Amino acid sequence: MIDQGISKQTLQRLPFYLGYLKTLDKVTVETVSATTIAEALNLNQVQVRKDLASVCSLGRPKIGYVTQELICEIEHFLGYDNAESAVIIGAGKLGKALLGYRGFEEYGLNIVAAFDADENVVGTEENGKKIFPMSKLKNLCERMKIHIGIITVPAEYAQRVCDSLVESGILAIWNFAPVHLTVPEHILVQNENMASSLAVLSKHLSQKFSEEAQKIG
Amino acid sequence: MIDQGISKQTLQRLPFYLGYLKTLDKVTVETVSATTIAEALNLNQVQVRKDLASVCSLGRPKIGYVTQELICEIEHFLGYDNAESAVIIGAGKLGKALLGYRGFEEYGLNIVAAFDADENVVGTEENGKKIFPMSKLKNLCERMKIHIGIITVPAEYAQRVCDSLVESGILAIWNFAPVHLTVPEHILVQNENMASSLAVLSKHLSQKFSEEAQKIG
DNA sequence: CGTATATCGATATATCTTTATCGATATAAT
DNA sequence: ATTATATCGATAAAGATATATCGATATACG
Ligand SMILES: NC(=O)c1ccc[n+]([C@@H]2O[C@H](COP(=O)([O-])OP(=O)(O)OC[C@H]3O[C@@H](n4cnc5c(N)ncnc54)[C@H](O)[C@@H]3O)[C@@H](O)[C@H]2O)c1
Ligand SMILES: NC(=O)c1ccc[n+]([C@@H]2O[C@H](COP(=O)([O-])OP(=O)(O)OC[C@H]3O[C@@H](n4cnc5c(N)ncnc54)[C@H](O)[C@@H]3O)[C@@H](O)[C@H]2O)c1
Repeated sequence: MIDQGISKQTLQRLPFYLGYLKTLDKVTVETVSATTIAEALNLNQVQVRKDLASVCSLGRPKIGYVTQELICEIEHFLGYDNAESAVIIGAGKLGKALLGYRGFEEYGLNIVAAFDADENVVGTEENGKKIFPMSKLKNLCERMKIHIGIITVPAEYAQRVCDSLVESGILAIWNFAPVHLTVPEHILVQNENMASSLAVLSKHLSQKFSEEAQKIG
Repeated sequence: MIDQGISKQTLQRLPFYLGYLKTLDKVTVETVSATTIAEALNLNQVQVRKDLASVCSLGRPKIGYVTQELICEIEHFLGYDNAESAVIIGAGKLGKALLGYRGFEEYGLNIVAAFDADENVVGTEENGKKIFPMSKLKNLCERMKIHIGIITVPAEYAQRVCDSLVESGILAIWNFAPVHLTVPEHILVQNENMASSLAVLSKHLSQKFSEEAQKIG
């Protein structure tokens, strides 16, 4: 593998490249240049070249990269060809939406089951995936060698659930609850914090409006 | 306002500070230091101080910040006291989960309605919020002065929907579809790209495993 | 064949972000 | 009153990320 020390920003851009490449007609667009990708995604062309360099074999001057090869290499780098299994904790509105989403399989994530504390939810299914009681969590994770846990319980229970996941041998946590989770050093928490996204949106608007006001006033 | 040129990273951390501050008992914890916050959220204390400096009035040596004041100032800075209205396009699994989520009100976001192309969905409600046909989008956005659009349609329709939103006077877009959207310069797109999050999780795991393998082999 | 051009990779520069250091100050303890 | 300590803000240093520049190279075309 060529990885070793790829930057987080680069890593997060790779799925965008992949998405774009997949929209191309593989028959007519046999090769693609960093310039083209950069223009389509509104990025700097040098950045695209650097990002690709950390993932793929060589591009050729005047030609660019072979589209199909590039797709394969990015997919391989991101582990899409080697799916990881995950469990969801909290089969509420959001948890069920995630459980029912087919897209994750394409990204190398296989959600195998959900767990919930609510007896009324336990025993039901969503998208063919069973919802188990919390008491079964540890056993199932260990037995199925599951390393990713997805937290979609209310914020006040998230730390407790997080601890159970760590206890069950989970190594990476995808946290949708709007709280900071405290974990041992070797565990990774990736927050999908919507409040952070909202902060960006809302600041953009308030700045826009204060600019307007200044122009007028 | 003290804003003007706050970094995106800082902006995204503010909700974390706020969340932490709100867990504190306002009676017993009248003041709080950057050191304490940093420890609780696993951040560098200088970073916390710098972040707070761009939002709030002075902290006092040996004392820290007045908890209640800090909460108010961050909330004000993030515009939580001055809610923005938004619409959702695509009332599918994810769209409905977002529609049904109460938490957004707390973050100064008021989702007023959803729109969908599917006749079977149009006319129904979710959490007391109506789902309208796409034909009503422009009129409603203009009439209600809505500036935020949330995209939860399948990826292949996202660009088209995005164009309609821009056409309807939207200034900021929160995009949940896994594609890059092309917009005029003055419009902000904030991607909630789950594939990017997954890339980070998955790389963490594969690195972990290759380290293990190296130790053993 | 020679020249123009698109594109690459590498290296250098600029910008943004985080972390470290230091003097100042408010409180508490001696 | 003096000293110790927690904390602040400001500034400096380090680290990460993005952008600009430049020589090299593969193709196309005259
Ligand atoms: N719904 C959304 O659109 C949305 C958006 C952003 C963030 N979130 C966050 O995602 C989380 C879930 O939101 P939701 O709207 O799905 O809530 P929800 O109330 O619909 O679902 C929560 C589920 O978690 C279960 N649960 C509660 N405590 C548990 C525990 N200790 N162990 C196991 N299961 C437990 C409940 O039984 C319920 O089924 C919340 O933290 C919320 O802030 C949700
Ligand atoms: N469900 C998830 O958990 C999840 C997770 C990550 C990303 N996403 C992304 O969010 C988006 C929605 O996912 P979903 O699972 O809710 O899908 P879904 O199929 O359940 O819902 C999509 C909705 O959009 C509507 N729609 C389709 N084309 C439209 C158009 N042109 N104009 C207006 N409405 C239109 C459909 O009628 C449907 O109601 C997708 O892009 C998906 O990739 C979903």
